[in-house]
Amino acid sequence: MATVYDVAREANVSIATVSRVFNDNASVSAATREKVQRAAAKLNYMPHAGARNLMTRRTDTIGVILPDLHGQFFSEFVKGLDIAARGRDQHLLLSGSHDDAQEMAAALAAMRGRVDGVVVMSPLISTKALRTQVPQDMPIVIVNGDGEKAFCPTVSIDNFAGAVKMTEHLLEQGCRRIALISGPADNHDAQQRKCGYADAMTRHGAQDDVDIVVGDFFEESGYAAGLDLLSRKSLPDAVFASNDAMAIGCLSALDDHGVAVPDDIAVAGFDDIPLARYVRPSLSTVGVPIAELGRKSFELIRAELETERADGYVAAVVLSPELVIRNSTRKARAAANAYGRDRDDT
Amino acid sequence: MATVYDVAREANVSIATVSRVFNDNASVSAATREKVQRAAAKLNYMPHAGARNLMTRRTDTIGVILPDLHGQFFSEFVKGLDIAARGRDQHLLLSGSHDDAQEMAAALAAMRGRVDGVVVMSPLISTKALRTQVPQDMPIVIVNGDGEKAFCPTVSIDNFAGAVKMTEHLLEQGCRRIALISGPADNHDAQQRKCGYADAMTRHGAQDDVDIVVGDFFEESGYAAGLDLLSRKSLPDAVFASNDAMAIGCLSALDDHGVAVPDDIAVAGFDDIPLARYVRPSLSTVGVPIAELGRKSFELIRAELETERADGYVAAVVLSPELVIRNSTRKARAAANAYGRDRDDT
DNA sequence: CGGAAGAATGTAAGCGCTTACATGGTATAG
DNA sequence: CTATACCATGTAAGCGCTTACATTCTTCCG
Repeated sequence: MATVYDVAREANVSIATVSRVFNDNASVSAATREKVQRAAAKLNYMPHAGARNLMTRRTDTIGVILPDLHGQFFSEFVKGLDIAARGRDQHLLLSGSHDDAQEMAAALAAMRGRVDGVVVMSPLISTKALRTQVPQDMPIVIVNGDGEKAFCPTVSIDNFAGAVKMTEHLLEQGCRRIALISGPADNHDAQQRKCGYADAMTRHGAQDDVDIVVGDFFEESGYAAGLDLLSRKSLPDAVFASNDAMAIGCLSALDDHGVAVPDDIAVAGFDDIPLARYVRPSLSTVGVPIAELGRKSFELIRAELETERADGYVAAVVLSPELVIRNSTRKARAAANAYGRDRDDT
Repeated sequence: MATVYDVAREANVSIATVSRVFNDNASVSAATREKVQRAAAKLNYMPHAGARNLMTRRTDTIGVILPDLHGQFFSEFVKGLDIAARGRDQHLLLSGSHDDAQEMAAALAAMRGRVDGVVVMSPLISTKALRTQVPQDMPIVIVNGDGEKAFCPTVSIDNFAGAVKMTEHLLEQGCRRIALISGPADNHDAQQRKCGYADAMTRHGAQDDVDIVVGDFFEESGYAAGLDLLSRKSLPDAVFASNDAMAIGCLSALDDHGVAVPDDIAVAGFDDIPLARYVRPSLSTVGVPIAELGRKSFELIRAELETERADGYVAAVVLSPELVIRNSTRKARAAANAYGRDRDDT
């Protein structure tokens, strides 16, 4: 592969001139510029980004460190990041499927010299632990952290508020006995959602009807939770699954046993994955702006890189989820338009 | 941030020794090794990958160039790649959402010096066009190309065979009038699936029942196609959607109009996205090993990098999809186990 | 017509590392 | 005790670029 030297020789100029042409900010006469460009084209020269990075001390790439996430979330998040990155001519260095703090630290270390900063999503590792493991001067943004005051910018979803909204919606529908299918105990999102549910129940005087079935965010556990509920003496009025995957699993269990949703029992999820509207009955859920989460993280990390942060101030963006009401919680089923598409109430 | 020089000074050794310790292949006495490690720890030193890359002429990262793909596919593919990459201590430089050849070329050029090789997925750009745009010495693997004999290794899905299998399955179920919801005309996968369908219909003497409704791979178009079919004088026996998203859209349209699947009409998809088993009725589809596609592309690109290729030989891996029969095509519905989960026939 | 100013280009240092080669020191054999 | 070998370490070049500074060549004014 050709280097600046080859191009310089071919064009009869110095390497500095070649470099100038390829960074078109310096003064180069039109004639030489042309000469260099022709030489470069002839030799099929393209700048070596790695070498350039070394001199300029920027890589124009952002590292992304992710836990082992399930389909939709991963996809949407990375997509949000990717689109934002491309808009600013930045690259994304991806490292996914980390499920413990040590692995993440290793991934982080390996990124030094490859990226300008990193976006770390870690529902498992604590913000504090992260601080000690990050190369000191590496800008970092935490996504969905543990909610503690962080040493760096954070962006997160207001899981608590989302869970409150959904619980209140179910109460408004006349449901009283609302069961929650929880997520993994070590997952912050899951815990916050649980708290939101418990809080709303309590505030509306339904604390005695709090009923929690343990799940793990996978469809299977939603199905199992559904079976659990079916085995009770009497079915609750509603089930609120901590994520859509489990809600869908639960829907399957109910359907398999001939229980009608929402007439016999209402079902709600959390996340609003694209297919939530396509299951039958279409699933009411809490819409989490995942792609937005990705976009926002990118913006924060770029801001971190480009501007000198006012001392002590760190951004903490909180994205609010919104209720998306579909058929699975519409107690007055007749009201649903039988011949139209689902209409989202968003 | 500390460099080798800082560590060398702190440990009272030369930079070469520091380097040796961090590449633990050379001979360094246990005592000095320890000394260096302590100094490095004290200064919180971590090697600058960029600088190392420059010398070693390898980046341990693979570029990934993707078109603008929809959720599940993107996610699964990148995940397959990512897991394979992490297993070999390699990184992934991602660049997605390219929808024309020029953009892809630019992305490719920007990767020179950042990656050791690239995996390009491009259902749009022709293999030939790609050849001229790739930096000459940049190893490349094409995923799901146009099927032409390529200048580089390729890995693809046998869409034709998959469509034949599903069409034959539907015929076996006693369906005769099978409609196809096609994908975008400029998409190779879509075209191959269409051909497989047409071929199977013809070989089984059903060529007169070939019936194609145009779709675009999005759920919406599946819904529209469903409405189109509903407006006919008589409903076909089956609908074969070129992907699951459209099949699910179609299912919604049929459900909205009270048409029973599979009793009134069978519905089949293609891809086997995770939620295919959770829609009701669960969707029969053609299982495409997407993560496997990612894994395989990674392996091919690494092989390309590590081994001298025998002259003229280029690998062309073709992954075979498999039928996944669920309830949406089971004409004898009673046979389905009413109380168990869906059982996949895989 | 001399010289200052400015535009265009060249020279060379250096980004943080690896590695071929040189050097010194110690053990082993003759 | 000297020669040989070998192990541990140091020296320095260089990966492909960018950029501060030096140099040359015009231009233009007094």
